[in-house]
Amino acid sequence: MNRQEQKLKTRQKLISAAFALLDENKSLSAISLREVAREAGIAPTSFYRHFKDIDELGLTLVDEAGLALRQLMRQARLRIATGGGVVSISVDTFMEFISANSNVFRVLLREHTGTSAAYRMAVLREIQHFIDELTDYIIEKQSVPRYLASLQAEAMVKLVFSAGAEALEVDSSIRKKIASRVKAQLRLVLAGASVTKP
Amino acid sequence: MNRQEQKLKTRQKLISAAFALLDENKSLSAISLREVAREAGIAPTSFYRHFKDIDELGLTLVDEAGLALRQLMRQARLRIATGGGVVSISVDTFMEFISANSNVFRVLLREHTGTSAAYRMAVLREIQHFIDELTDYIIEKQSVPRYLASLQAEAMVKLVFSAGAEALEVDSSIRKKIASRVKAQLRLVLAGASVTKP
DNA sequence: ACTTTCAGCTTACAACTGTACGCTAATTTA
DNA sequence: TAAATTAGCGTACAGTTGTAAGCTGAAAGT
Repeated sequence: MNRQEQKLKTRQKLISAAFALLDENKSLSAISLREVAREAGIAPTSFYRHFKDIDELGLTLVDEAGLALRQLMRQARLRIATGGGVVSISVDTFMEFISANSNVFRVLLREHTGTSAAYRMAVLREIQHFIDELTDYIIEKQSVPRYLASLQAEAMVKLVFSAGAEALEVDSSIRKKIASRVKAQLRLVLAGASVTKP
Repeated sequence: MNRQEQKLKTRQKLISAAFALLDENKSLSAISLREVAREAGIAPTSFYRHFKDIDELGLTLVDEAGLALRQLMRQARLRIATGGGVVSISVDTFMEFISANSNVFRVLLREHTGTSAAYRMAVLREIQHFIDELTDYIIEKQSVPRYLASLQAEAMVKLVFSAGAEALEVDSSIRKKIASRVKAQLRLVLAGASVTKP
């Protein structure tokens, strides 16, 4: 095996180790360099061969989580094309993501209101992407002025994220209820916007 | 001075010390017992004369924060009685609270998605109070079925809290923009509900 | 007046943290 | 083949943490 390849592999081990440690009782700022190294099976001091800081690792995790989320959106759009309500498909896709990648979503959720300004801003950027793409989608579908579309989009994304937060630590039957509740709320926003339109 | 009084005073010093430490870079689970004791001006081990744990202090803080929030709501209701839009008055009151008591709101915001299940549940209880009271208010004003009222109430509270989170770390001119934005979003929800009603 | 209670203190310890330093063995380069 | 680079390791250290043990002096109870 190449030296580069080996290094990249270890780096990936560190990233996975960090995600694995981010269960329901740990946040990025609460995991220690030593813990991550232990979980990854390397010496604490070797950590520095890959990241300058543990914060640098943290930002990497946020980026990866944001990336995963954007891929999710593409997937949702594909499913919408195959038919089914936009709201319903989107929320379902989102909830599936949360079930399958709890720790990834948890990073975004937790660091969104966490103690590190750098992490908070990184998460905000990711959420803003989300809002922007939804805004464009709404403009295309509804042909409303941009300000109204972005107002809706922001409200909807916030509602979905809040619902995601709730859904994170509950079992799938409650999760379903949360999903159908947030769908109803999104439709409230949509209905409100269509009344406001003229 | 009484012995009881003195003890209560020290207890209060601990609570204030903890709130003071909870600035923008610290969360409840990130402050140490020793830090709090230091800030309060007592020996670390004396802490135990007042709280079993640092978690017990934490729960106390969440309770106090929730209490402050409920008092806020009463204040908002009084102001509504004197005239002015319900949405506008409520949001303004909320934003004033955030400005004046950042650290109090920060506790709720941060621990809502924090690493301690106990804190999370404590915050959820407080938010649920908020939602319940708003639900009753909506039923009274709109005479809609309860499920629709609570759906609205939940959406509105979530939007307001999200806006509060954004508003926490910005200056007052941006805060005003955030306020007017969330007002518009709340009106979207209200309009949507009034269309859905029949 | 005598005893009990107890808030707050000092000292102490083991566990953990981040990270500086230098070594090794293997890969890469020349 | 010889030299240079480097991923990973072991050791070491100073700093912080929670908390156990026992002391003190003043307040409260008798």
